[in-house]
Amino acid sequence: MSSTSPLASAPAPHRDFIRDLVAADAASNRYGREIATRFPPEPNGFPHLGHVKSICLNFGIRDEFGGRCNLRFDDTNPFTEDIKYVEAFKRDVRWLGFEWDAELYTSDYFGRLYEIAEHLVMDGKAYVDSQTEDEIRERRGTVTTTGTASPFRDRAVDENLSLLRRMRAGDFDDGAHVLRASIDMAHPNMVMRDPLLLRIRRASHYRQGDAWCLYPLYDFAHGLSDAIEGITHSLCTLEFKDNRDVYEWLVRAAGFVRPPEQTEFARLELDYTMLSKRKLLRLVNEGFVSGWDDPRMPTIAGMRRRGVTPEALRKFCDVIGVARKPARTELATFEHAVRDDLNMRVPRVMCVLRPLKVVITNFPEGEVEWHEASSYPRDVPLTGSRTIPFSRELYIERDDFMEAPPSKFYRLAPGREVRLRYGYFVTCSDVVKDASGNVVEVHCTYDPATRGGDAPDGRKVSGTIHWVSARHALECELRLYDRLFTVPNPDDVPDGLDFVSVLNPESLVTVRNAQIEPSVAKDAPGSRYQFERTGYFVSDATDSKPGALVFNRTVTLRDSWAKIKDK
RNA sequence: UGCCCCUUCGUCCAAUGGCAGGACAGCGGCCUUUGGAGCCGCGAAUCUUGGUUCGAAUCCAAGAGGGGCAACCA
Repeated sequence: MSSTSPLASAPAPHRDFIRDLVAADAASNRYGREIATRFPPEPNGFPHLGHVKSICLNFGIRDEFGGRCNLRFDDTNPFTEDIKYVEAFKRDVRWLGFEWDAELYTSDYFGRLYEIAEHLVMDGKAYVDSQTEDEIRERRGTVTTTGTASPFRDRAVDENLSLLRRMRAGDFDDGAHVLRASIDMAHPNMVMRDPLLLRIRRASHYRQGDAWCLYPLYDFAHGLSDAIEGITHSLCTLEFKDNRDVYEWLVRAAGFVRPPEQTEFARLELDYTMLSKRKLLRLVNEGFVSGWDDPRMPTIAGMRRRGVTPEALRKFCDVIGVARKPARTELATFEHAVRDDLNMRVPRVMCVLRPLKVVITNFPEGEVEWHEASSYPRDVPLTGSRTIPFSRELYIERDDFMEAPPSKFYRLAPGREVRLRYGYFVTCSDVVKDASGNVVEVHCTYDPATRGGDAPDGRKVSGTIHWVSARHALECELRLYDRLFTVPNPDDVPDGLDFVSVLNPESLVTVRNAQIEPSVAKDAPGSRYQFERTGYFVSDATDSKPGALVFNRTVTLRDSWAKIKDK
């Protein structure tokens, strides 16, 4: 995609081995049809960051090559799937900014799949196995020993067909028989040792109801579904590598010409983050988080509530790329993508997280000044401003005052002059302490000539701090989120422990008496901000109400003071 | 004691037989009404051994290391 337009929009995604492969296939018209991909989630949980990578890849290729991309729910397991997950996927794919060319369900292919099964039987390529589950496992062999044939492997075609039809008709109990592909019980690839195709399950399917008692397994359903839809490039993660042999065997045995081909890429692994649906489900079910949309969850719903934007997610996926090497990405890479996006689009406001009262002793009691404050710094090409009240009593951040400051501390201290952002220069004249010696109030004098924050005499201050007017500020609740786990790889914990043991007890710190400038009072829930000097925040879409504002911290700002302080 | 995949800066990704490059992170500096952002600079890698070649990160061989596979899950 070259662009000579001066109005060129989003930069082209980085190249990767899959895009190169698709480009070559498109150039040679290898499949004789348009490039077609699909995003094929199983609706048994909420979409998470791992799905985002797959969504960006599959839809991104569609957009780049002008083909199509289906959203297909791989709903072959009636025990785990639910319509609420289908809805979550649809909502979240759209939220990411992608629209599918068709919404499809593997379960809608059950009839077609059954027909293919009959044909495989008639061709002698599949048989009904009547062993128990344990016997089947037993005879599959191990990675170092070959398997042995089922005693039912050589059943006559007619008998297989009749059995299969009776399975379909519901004549047998669950588990009495299965349909298996007749491939090779001694195959070095375990997956090729006569994979199971259909199993009997008396279960109500969230979409098909009780129409079927025969359910296809992944290996049977996936490749054939791709082939039925005319997919050209079937992209999946590395753990399906071995299944590719079955995929190819099946689409050929079923007679598809120029069938789709599977290509595997490494799944996303992110430090301090859990991306296993099964384990995320446990966090939800056992109450470690408030739900799938808990802002600490790496689900799209959670990240959205946290304040992350779709653009940031797409940028992140572009930056991490797509490769065949299993890889773990540092959290900093993700946080950079989030900050980088938010920096250019959200207004700044002032909010004091942990208030310390400041009295401006030479400012008249009862008087209020309204100061104009730009909503964006000079290097963000957006305009907008609000007015903020200044009065005799203010709150500043407790961390912005030190009675005995170390050498690199640029903020307020006894005798020190600092700038109150968009306010005045103030100088600390006095400190009020409680009985146990804690600073409870700071007294300052202000220089009226520095209104707005500029000194006419050109003198400089070393620090600028944020503040709010005590009388006008709105008390609000802040939810300070941090990484959910204390170790980079929560999947890799010492023997005898599991990932729950490395949950971060401080992943959520709630601050109830933060003070925010009044300009945000009427903003819609879900509004995003940068709280100057502290981080990016979003008002909680469900819990924030006028008069009872709640903000979620999306991500902190980079904090170079923290590094200095730690030395 | 099998089959398959993988191995490039701390991390992620490029380089498709021809000058190992980008991003994040780190470090130093500049600038700054956010200790934010931005700008400039620095350090930082081809797993090993052998082979092919004028030339190898790239091709070949062997080894080492990492990962996947033995659900009627996907």
